[in-house]
Amino acid sequence: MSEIRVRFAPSPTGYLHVGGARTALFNWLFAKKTGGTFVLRIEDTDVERSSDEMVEGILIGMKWLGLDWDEGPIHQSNRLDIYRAKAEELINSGHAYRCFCSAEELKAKRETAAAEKRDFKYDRTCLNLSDDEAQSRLTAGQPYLVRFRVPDRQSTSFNDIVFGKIDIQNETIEDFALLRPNGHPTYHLSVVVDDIDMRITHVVRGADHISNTPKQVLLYEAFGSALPEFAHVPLILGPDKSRLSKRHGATSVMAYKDMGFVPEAFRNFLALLGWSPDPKTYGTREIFNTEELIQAFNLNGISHNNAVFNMDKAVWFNWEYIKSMPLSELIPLVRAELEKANLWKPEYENSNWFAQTVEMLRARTRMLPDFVSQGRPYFSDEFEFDPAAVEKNLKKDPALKELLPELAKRLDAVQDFNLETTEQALRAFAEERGVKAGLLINAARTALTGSAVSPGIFEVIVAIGKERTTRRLASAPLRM
RNA sequence: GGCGCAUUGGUGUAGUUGGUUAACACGCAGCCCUCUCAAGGCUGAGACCACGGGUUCGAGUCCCGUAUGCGCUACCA
Repeated sequence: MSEIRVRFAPSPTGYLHVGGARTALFNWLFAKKTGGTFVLRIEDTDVERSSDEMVEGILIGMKWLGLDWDEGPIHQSNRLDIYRAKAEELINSGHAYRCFCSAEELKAKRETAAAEKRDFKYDRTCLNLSDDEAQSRLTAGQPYLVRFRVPDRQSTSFNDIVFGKIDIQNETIEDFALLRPNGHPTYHLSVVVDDIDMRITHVVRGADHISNTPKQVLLYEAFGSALPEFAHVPLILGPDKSRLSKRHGATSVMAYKDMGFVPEAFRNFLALLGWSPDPKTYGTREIFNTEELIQAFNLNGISHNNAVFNMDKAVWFNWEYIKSMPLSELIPLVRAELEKANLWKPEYENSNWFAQTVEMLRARTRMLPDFVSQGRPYFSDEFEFDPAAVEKNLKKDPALKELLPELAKRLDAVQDFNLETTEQALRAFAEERGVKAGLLINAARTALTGSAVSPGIFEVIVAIGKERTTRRLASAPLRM
C-alpha cells in the first residue's frame, strides 16, 4: 500500500469560504489520520479572476483554522508548460484535437439551440476538418482550442467512497475544452495532470464536482493512469436550502474569526457538518479536540446530504469551547480582543487577577467579543449604565440612596476582602436595616457593572476590588 | 430542457446485514435551583422516516415511479 496523498485545490477567485474550508479540513484530517501527505495547490489557471490577494486570504484562513499543509502551495500558473505539453500529447495520441471555432460562433449555436429548445453539445465541426484544412489554419495562425475527443464507448463510471457507483452515458458528455487559445489549461486538464503528477491517491472535494468526474476519468484513461479514489463531500447550504452565499450572511471563514469564534470550535462545528463519527466507538459525542477529531475521522462517515449551516449550533460549539478550553489558551484570545478595544493593560500579563476575571466571565460568554462588552466594568472604569437596569435596580427604592453609600462603608471595613467576608458583610447589613439582601444585591450589581445581568454579585465585588467597589457604590446615588 | 445526486422532527446527525414504543445534539416551552442572567438538574412539544406503488410474515432500511431540492450542463473552478 503506497503512501496516502491528498490535496486541497482552491481557486483564488474569492476568500476561503466555509465550504472550501470544510473540504480542506476533511483532507487535512484524512492525511493526519493516515499519516499521509496534504498538498496545497492553487488553481489559478483563470488569470482574469485570480489574484495574489485572494491566495493570501486563503492561506490566512487555513492557518487560522490550524490546517497546515505538507507540500505547496503549488501554483498552477507556474506549470503552464506542463499542461501544454500534455495537451499536445493527447493530440498526438488521438485523444484530443484542435478546434478553431470561435467563442462567438459557439455562443450563437448554443443560443439557437436554446431557442429551439434543443440541448447543444459541441457538434465536432473541427474534429471533422480535413488534415489539410486543419494544418493550413494552424500555419495561418488561427487561434484554436484543444478539445478532448470523448470516446464512443457506452458509458463511463467510477466508484465514489461516499456516493457509491456513478455511471454516466458518454453521449451526454461533450468534447470539452482542455486548453484555451491563450495557452492556459481548463480545470479538467490541469486537475488531472496535477493529480497524476502529484501522485494524489484520494480526491476529496465538493459534490459539485460529481458531474465533472466522468470527464476526468476519461482523461485518466487517455493518459493511461490509474484512477485515484474519489470522495465527494456534500455542499453547505444556507437556511433556505439554497447554496450558501453572501445573502445568507458571512461566507468567508475570516468573517467568523472576526465574529469571535475560537478556531478549534469553528473547526469542530465544520467537521460535523456532513460528517459524523462512528457511533459504535464515539456514541453521540460532538465535542472533539484536535487529536480526537483526527482519531475519529474517516471517509465513510461522510453524509450524502447537503447540510444547512446552522449559526445557532456554531455559536453553541463556540461557547462550549470558551467554557471548557484551558485557560492558558483562552487568555491570549481574550487579550487580542481587549487590545482591539484598547482595554488591555500591561499589568494583566501573567496576572492572577486577570486570569480569575476571565475565568469568571467565560461561563457566560459565547463569543470572544463578549469579553469586551461584558468585561468592560472589570477592565475599565468607563462603562455604560443601562437605563432600564438603573430604573429597575437603583431608582425603584428610594431607601437605596442612603443604603448604598452605607454599604460601601461596611465593605470598606472588611479586612480580608473575599467571597465569604463580603457576603457576610452585605447580609449582616441587610438584616440590620430590615431589607432583603436581594434589594442590595441587585442595586449593587447595577452600581458596579451598569447592568442588570452579571456573574454572582460577590464574585463581581471581589473581581472589581474593594477600592473600586466602594467608590462605585458611594457614587451610585448620582444616578438615582 | 438534458444528465447526475439527494430526500429521517425547525436545523445537524444516528439508525451496520430489513424485526418490539425511530436515538442524540442545537433550538423551542415549562418546572426546580437562585442575588440577576446564564449555567446545571428535571420534564415536555415537535418526524405517520417527501409522496405513491411494490418485494416481504415484517421496510426509515430493498426495487420502481412521482415530486421537491441541489449540482453539472463555459475558452469558471
